[in-house]
Amino acid sequence: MNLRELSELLNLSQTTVSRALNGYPEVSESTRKRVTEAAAQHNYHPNAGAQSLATGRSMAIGHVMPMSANHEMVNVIFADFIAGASEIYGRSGYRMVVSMVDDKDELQTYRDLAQRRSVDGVMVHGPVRADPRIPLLNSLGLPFVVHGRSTGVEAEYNWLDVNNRRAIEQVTEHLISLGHRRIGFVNGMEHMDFAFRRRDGYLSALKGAGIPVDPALMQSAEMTEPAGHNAACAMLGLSDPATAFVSSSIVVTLGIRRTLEEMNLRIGQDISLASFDDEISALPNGSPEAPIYTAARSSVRAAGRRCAELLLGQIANPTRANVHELWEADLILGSSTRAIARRRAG
Amino acid sequence: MNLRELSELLNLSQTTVSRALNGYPEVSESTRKRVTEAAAQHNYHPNAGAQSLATGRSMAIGHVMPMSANHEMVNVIFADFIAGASEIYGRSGYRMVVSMVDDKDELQTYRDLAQRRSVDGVMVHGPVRADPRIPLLNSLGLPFVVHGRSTGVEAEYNWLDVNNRRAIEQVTEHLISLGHRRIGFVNGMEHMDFAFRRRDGYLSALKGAGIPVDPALMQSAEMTEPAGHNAACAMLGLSDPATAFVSSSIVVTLGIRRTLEEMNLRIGQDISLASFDDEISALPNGSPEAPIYTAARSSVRAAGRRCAELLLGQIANPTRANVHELWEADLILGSSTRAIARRRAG
DNA sequence: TTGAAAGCGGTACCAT
DNA sequence: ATGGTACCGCTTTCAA
Repeated sequence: MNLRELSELLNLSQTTVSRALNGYPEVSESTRKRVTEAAAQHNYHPNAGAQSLATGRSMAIGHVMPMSANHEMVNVIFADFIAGASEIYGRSGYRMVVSMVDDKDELQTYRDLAQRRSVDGVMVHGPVRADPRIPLLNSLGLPFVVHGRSTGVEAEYNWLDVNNRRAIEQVTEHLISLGHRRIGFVNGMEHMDFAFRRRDGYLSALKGAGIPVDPALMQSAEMTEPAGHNAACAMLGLSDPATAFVSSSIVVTLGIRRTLEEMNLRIGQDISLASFDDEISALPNGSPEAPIYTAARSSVRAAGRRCAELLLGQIANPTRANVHELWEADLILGSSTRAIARRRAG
Repeated sequence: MNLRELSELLNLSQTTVSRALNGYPEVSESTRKRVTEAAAQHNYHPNAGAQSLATGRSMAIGHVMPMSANHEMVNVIFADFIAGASEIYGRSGYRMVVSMVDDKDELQTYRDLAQRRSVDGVMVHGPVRADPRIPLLNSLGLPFVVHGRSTGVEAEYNWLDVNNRRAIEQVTEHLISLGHRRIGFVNGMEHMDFAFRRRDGYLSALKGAGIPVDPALMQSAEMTEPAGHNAACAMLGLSDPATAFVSSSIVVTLGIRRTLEEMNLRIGQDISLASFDDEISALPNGSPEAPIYTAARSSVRAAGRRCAELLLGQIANPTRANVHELWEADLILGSSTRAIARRRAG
């Protein structure tokens, strides 16, 4: 059933039927009622391609997820983010087009999306430092929102970011206040902007307390369970081992936890453990009343929702000034941190 | 730059340019070369809506993820599955349209996708028993592939499933062979078809060994870390506690692990632990050489790839007979299982 | 080998 | 309040 057939059925012009369906005010209520009822009855839905061709809008948002050949780990965070975003899209009649592309094809993917007009805007995931996507998207004139920021990009753009630097600084300071001075930092890949900023936060906290930096206590790797395990093994095997850890993700924290378990070290007793917590739905940090890990918490799903709102707003009003939102993470005190155990003379 | 502009630039008709770009044989090689070069130079990409309108094909696949209001946990498995699928789509020029919809809107979502012609086929995720989506999609005439199966649906359809029943039967039998008779089973929600089949496998293994079924050793819940933790707490608190666990997912297993840790029980020594392992990229089961958990393993990402291939094949050849693929999971022996510790008189 | 022109199914401007 | 009609950009049949 297409518009022509529906209009013939109703003895109305396509124009009127279209107007009735799209809520134009000049249609009489009785006509509108007839039309909407007939449309529902015959399960009429306008052809997406035709609509997009006629209006110039595709009613779709592109989410491009870079997936490099070397580390093709799929970010568990991505799933929760798009769940949040799609809540918003659904309400506004937008669809979500997801592309997972190899790093090297990524810029071309954006050009393609823009030129084909298959999306009205894009969400930029996982910004790196000096991210080339941002100037490209600006030059393409395609509305976009960055989840995160990109150090070294001078252009203006919409972004929503967690204050990663401050979040990690805060949990590190917390560990320091408990007497820890050998604090292992298990970070994500530091070409990623968020990880770069977190590193800054860690270093800043050490500096503020006059604690020397030990490269052996800093790891930068993919945010996986084995990465956490490896880092913890290495940092606990040092002659002057870590007494506490700052971890970049609950997934990584699980790996650290496994190491502690293997070494018969009790969390929150022998070793303190603080984490960043994105509130991944399958891996909650205990219950709201009783968090397990001391953590800097910020919901990635809420970020997905908000980024989607910002993007739809930008699309609806292209001349709007760019929006920047910096969210502060919440410091959650769990049972995984406590004053340093005096296992050695200090 | 659209087709008309490009053709004017080249002093050719739109027809010829279109043919050159789409690989029609009648175009002379010299013309084709001129055309493709100009297209690349001007970054020409055909308008998606126009193409879809003209051809009737949208070159997009719909992935509809049900997300009920009550349990809005986002399956971490979903991320890996779509990563696999999108590899295949990318190669064939297909895009992936992801909708996360409330359970109650789901059937309408499929009708909408079909009527609007915004996708050429859909992937069905998370089939439940007697899943109403299958007869609906058959009646809509929209090509689809089910990741899993649906007990109680009589219609024919394309599916790819892991032999969930056999997989869980096998790991349970393995625990039984090690002397365990109090085996806790931490399952997913049993209205889901895969969980229902796994339950069967568990029960079948017990029956085969003449072990009585104890409902207190069976839990069915969302596949989250806390669910694993709760189940393990309950089953270890019984007067005749579990000595081993069969878990439905690595995520759940992590929760069980936490319980054991809290109770100072050593994995693979005091308590045995076997799992289903979907090979989620952020949560690998140790390394290939040294798996941590004894598990029934089957890559969800590979399933995503294969389901995508099946779906594109169905779209390319709509009269093809339905395909059914039943994958056997691999039994992986890790260090988490061993012969029962004789802690009690038995 | 190339081109003209009729759709594809809507939307929106201009009339009435 | 309703209708006629010219697009939107591409594909494809038919003609040359």
